[in-house]
Amino acid sequence: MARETVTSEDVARLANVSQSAVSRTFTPGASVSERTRQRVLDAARQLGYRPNALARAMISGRSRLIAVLVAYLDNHFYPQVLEQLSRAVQERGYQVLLFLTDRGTQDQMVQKMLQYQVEGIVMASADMSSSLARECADTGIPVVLFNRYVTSSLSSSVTSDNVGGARMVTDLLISAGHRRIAFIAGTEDSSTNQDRESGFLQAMERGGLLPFRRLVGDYTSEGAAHAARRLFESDERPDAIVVANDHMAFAVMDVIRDEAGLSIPDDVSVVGFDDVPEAGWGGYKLTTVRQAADVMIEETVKILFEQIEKGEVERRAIIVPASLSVRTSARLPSAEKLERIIEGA
Amino acid sequence: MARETVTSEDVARLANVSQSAVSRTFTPGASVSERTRQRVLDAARQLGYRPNALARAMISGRSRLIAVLVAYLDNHFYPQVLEQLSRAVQERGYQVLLFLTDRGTQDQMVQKMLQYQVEGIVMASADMSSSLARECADTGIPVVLFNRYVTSSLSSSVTSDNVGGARMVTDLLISAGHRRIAFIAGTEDSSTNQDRESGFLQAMERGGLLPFRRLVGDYTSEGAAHAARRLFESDERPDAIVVANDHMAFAVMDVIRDEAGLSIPDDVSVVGFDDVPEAGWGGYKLTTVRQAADVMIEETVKILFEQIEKGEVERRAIIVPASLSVRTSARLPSAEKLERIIEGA
DNA sequence: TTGAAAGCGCTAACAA
DNA sequence: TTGTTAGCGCTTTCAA
Repeated sequence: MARETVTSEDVARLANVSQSAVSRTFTPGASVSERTRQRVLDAARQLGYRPNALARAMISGRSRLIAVLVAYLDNHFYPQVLEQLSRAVQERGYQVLLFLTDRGTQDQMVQKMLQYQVEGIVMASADMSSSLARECADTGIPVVLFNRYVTSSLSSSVTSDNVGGARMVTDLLISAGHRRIAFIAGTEDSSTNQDRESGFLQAMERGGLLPFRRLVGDYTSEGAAHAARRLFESDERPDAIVVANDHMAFAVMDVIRDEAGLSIPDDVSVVGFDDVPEAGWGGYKLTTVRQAADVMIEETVKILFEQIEKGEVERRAIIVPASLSVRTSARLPSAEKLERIIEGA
Repeated sequence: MARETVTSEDVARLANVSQSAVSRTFTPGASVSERTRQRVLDAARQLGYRPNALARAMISGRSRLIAVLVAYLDNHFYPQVLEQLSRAVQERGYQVLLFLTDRGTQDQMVQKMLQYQVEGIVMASADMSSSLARECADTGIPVVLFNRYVTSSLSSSVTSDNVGGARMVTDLLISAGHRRIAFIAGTEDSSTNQDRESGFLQAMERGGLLPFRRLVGDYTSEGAAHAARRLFESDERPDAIVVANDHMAFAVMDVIRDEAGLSIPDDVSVVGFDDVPEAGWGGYKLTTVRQAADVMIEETVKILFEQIEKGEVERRAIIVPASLSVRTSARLPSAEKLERIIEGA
């Protein structure tokens, strides 16, 4: 057990320079002569010196930490987001401090984030109390609600056009001649669900249709499977189902095919929301609304770093356009109609 | 922009106690009278005081940070691991500092981890140079290679019984009467792949069979799909395929059904490795070797925290038993034979 | 139990 | 360009 901590002072001594010279050598853009630089670097290498990021963070007030809070990782949309976000953040010399939350503990987690002096916060599908949002704003820490928004909040938000996307995919179903269209909702109090549902309802109304039925799946596989079972327990069956996200749609498709013994899309059409990788897999070929995760992340990172740099927090609400990923889980309208729907986005 | 940083000194002043009293109040197990405690807590609440975790980490030498490095999150085994690991770590008052690596940048990432003074490192499907491993050991930082091992390394490792698992699932195929069994490998230099492949080969040899064919899928969907296409381009077809992980197996199944127009398991049996959630989905129902992710994580966390507490790093290599998740993607042997295979694990 | 004092390893004025 | 100096906010002896 050596446990010998090599400090900048040790390096300075060996290199025969001041401790600040060492610091400067490791601070990009600081003024050091090439000669000193080399001497320091040599000494550092010899001793195996590694700057202490915590000490640096403390004094400079820049931790280079971005907190990311996610509620769960089993809906594959989030791992994808986490991966891309993490890479983007790393590219700028920052690191992700990860927080996995359970419902209700979000505020505690945010407290923890603040203790770690993170410079920015991303809340993926979760939100914080308005008092905490205020505290973050006061402290100058930008907060981005990812895939969710709260109108009253001080936090910025990045979402995709959930209303428009849902309208589009519902239009697709209606144009293809479906008349008994059911909706399986996600978590009812989430903004994504509310927007997707209202887009669905708008399209239905415009099409002169009433929702065939509406059930709640709470964004879980089990909830969705349960909802699907109820939908098919009587003979009064829907001819299409709009499911509030892909993760639930897969479970719904499983129930339809394996339990109800029906065929997709011949007997029932199913559409989802998100366009997670599995939606393209052969086992599902799900027609769904594509959320441009890459664009959403780009926007998130932009908000974060602009505000970190400027040192001022300001609320922004970005809505990224959604598009349609048309596959084979839903009966399609004629080519012209389809085109019109996609264009009308 | 308030940016007012409330320090323990501010709290001390308001509470009319010394700054150390404030520190003690927020240090579990420190000796403070109930009266002082309350005064401090009150003052802290009034001022919105939040201990600075970085300052605490610096002085105490305990960052309460665990670095987790993952290469990618699209194989669903890893998000699952990340979620569980993160929760386990949080339960102990630690936080995960996330690193997403590209091949070859691992050592750089480890340097960064060390700069952040993390107390432990988990490398999921990646490894570090032996010199760095030595450095970590010298610094007293436990390193766990998760789902991979390097015999020569100083790092601990937690894997499942890849050899045994592969043998089991191959036995299953052989007992069911398959004779032309192909193998689609993952990343060739990974220990998981090597072990799974050698388990496969052992079972084949014991069964008096030669591998029908062996291709490399590199643990990616694209690689696996490509391998599967080559496997079915001629009429000399396999009657079963052992795929080195589930993620690839799904792609293989897609090619078999959608491109080759064959039926699973009637024309070809397919088995995988990992038992990710999608393996149980209706679209695949993949018979696969189950890696007990929960146990693996338990062991990982145990190694980490035992060594953090003891302050001494010592190499441990844990192999967690694997089991079979039998579904319908592979033709089955008779019930007794099946039982014998499962028992023989 | 409490407070004073000495740093943890570093950055950032400031003067030279 | 360089070194000196003064902290960042906290924990942890040490004495009282």
